[in-house]
Amino acid sequence: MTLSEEDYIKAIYHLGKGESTTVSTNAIAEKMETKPSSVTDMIRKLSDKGLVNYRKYKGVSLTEIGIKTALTLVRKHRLWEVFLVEKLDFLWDEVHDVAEQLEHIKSEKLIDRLDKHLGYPEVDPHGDPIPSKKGKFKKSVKKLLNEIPIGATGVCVGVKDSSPPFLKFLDKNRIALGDSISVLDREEFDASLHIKIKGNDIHISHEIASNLYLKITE
Amino acid sequence: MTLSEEDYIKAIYHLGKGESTTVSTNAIAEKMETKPSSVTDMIRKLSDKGLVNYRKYKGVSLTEIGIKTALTLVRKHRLWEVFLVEKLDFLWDEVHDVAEQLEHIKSEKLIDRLDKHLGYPEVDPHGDPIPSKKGKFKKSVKKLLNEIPIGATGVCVGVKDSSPPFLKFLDKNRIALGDSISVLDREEFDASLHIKIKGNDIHISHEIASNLYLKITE
DNA sequence: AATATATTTTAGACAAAACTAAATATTTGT
DNA sequence: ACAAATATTTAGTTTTGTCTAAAATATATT
Repeated sequence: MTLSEEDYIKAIYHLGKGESTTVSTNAIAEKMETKPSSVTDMIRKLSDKGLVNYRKYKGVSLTEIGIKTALTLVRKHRLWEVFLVEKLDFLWDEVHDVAEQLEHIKSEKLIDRLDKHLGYPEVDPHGDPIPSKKGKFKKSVKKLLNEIPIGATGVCVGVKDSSPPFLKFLDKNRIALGDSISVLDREEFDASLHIKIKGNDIHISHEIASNLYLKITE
Repeated sequence: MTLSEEDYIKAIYHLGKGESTTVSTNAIAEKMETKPSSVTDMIRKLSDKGLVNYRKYKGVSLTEIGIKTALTLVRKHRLWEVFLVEKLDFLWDEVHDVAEQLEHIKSEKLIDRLDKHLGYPEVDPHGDPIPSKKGKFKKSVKKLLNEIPIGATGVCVGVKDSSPPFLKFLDKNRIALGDSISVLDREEFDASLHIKIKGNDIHISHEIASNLYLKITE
């Protein structure tokens, strides 16, 4: 597999949302920042190699082998992201480009050892699940903090309200994107929440909780 | 810089033993496992970019910038080797191919952080020196263990006598290639040595010491 | 010094991955 | 249902890095 082939497989995988959905030539071209004609050429090659199903003018989908290949790439990408954040103190939003390069390194042993070194993590710094060596992984969904069951844990991935006062509040309480948050308890009285974040237990209102998106794996 | 260009620069650097020595087209071709005509083409390109000095039929040498580039690559390669051995428990002789891939990853921050994570190592698992960010490094030389001054430390890189009895002795005393050895003391009486290896102090004869090669940086 | 041998370069081709422009399918709007 | 708009493919180039075969230069030998 060449570097370019791998990039196409990953693009098709993400556009198809992980399933073997049919994806259009134009969509791939846009994602890859290339021209549709280049996509057609590459699709042909991938089809010849048995990685995608292709019928002219009808779009592409990944084959079993194609999905397997994509999952391996996603696994590598996300493990490297964990490494960069946990071991090299990168910030969660600085890792993508480097991981994009590292995911192409070819060595099964390297990835196995890296996985072990990191303690077999299940999610990456963005809260997305890391496929196991065999390609298994839990699906993750984005939910508002106030909709999450007691006991669950997720990664903070966004805000609904992005007004300065709200962002200021988050800053003051040391809540940042990429942080892991667990729901400890919910007050019956006002639906306010007790959460654990970076080792601290804090208490936040329902109003706050309903403006914070978390990604949780279930 | 493309992947291929980087490989050529490194090959020229190693063939020229690190100095800006003139290197022949054929030598490069052999090292790169390619044809001399391909080398000529690439040399042209590198010359246009100001990385090498080139006169037709007279061979190539690295320019200042070329040496700088080579040193950065060597630095990256050796830091990754340390990572693989120290953090991922690779054996010293398993790391080359993977490091060969990793050295091409482009991110200054990555290398700086990796360097820090590893505790700013000065030598790689083969005892070769790691250039600093600015390209400075100590030269390393291969010497027999019995020729090394008291107090010095080196990495075991080879044997002079490779007969089964000698190898058996090494095995029994847990001395292996890649091990770091320090000379603690030398007995005046028989020139036997007290050495430290993997935390243990052991005593070996002059005969043994004169058949073990170490690489030391000075 | 002249020739034989070895090394290096040139010229012309090829495969991979991209592009542009033109041709062909498909989908949409009325 | 049919024309217009959109999407996709084809055909023909380009660039990068490689190759082979032939030509040019350098080195070695007598």
